[in-house]
Amino acid sequence: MASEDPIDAPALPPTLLDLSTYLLSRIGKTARGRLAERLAERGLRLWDMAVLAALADFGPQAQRDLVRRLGLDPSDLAKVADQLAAAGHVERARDQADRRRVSVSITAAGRELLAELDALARAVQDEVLAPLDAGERQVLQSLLLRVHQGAGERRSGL
Amino acid sequence: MASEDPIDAPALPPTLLDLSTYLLSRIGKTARGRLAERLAERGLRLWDMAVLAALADFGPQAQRDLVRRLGLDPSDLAKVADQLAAAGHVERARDQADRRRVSVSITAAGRELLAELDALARAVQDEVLAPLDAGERQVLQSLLLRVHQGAGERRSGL
DNA sequence: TCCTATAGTGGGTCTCGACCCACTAATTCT
DNA sequence: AGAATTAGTGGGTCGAGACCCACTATAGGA
Repeated sequence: MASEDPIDAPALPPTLLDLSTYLLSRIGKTARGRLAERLAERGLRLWDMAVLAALADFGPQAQRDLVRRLGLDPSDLAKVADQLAAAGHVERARDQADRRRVSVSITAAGRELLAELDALARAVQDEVLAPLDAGERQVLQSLLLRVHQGAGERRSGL
Repeated sequence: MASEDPIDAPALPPTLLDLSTYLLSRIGKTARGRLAERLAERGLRLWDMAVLAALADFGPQAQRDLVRRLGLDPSDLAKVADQLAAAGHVERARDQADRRRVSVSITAAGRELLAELDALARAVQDEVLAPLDAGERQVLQSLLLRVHQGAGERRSGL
């Protein structure tokens, strides 16, 4: 055969494109993937960023609280905290009031890192949302935020 | 300790909530998860639905074309097609023009199934987008569609 | 003091999706 | 005819993420 070039019609079925569910899932995956990719270049995962953000936003906390807040497995958090501590991005100290607890706090280096990661995430965002102008992005952001808050979150999240 | 009840502040870090990237990824995962969950109850996966939709929307095609259109691995498509054929939702026939090809077409039963799955997906959508009214959902859908189309899709998708 | 519950940790397992390789059958080019 | 190419298939691997269990240390109540 010779002339079957015009294949580049990766057009997806309208039946699917018409479902916000589908678009959300697909775009979400892209966003997640690209962000994870960038983080991986630095040897980090999404959870590392989430933990840093939680510490920066809410101050030092016991791992217990991070677990509840972020919805990840205690055992997994221990590992994340380990890595972050080893790299000097967080510090762990026994809580003097209740010595079972380990209070985790972000370090200056951790804050710096977080700032970089945030910038990185925004770069990814610019890529993904390229087709939208500033105003539209704003609208999207607020719609997503409402969806997120309203939704009865189920189980663990990213 | 006694009064630490008001834990239910699973409030996520604003630093993250402020990133559309993050919300997209998180909500997308929820949407995907719930849809997959429902499909699983019927022994189906997302790809099954995608294949059915492609066949319904674009008519009978060689597996080769489905592979290109949907961006999944040829080997994986073979398995999906197998299952769908076994269940009577699609039919496979050697293409008489080029007998290497297997032309896949959707059956009446397949169309019925697809209609059900579509309804199911919309039900999930209602759950996920609960906080938004009809107009807002419309806006969201069109923004997502533009993001999807504009985005230089990378690699395989869901 | 003994008993139960909680915080953290280490070391796994299980499932899924993406991917890859080897192989057959059919086709096309030379 | 012979060589090179393409469609489809079967049988895998690999990595990521969520999850689970057993165990230690500490705390609080009876």
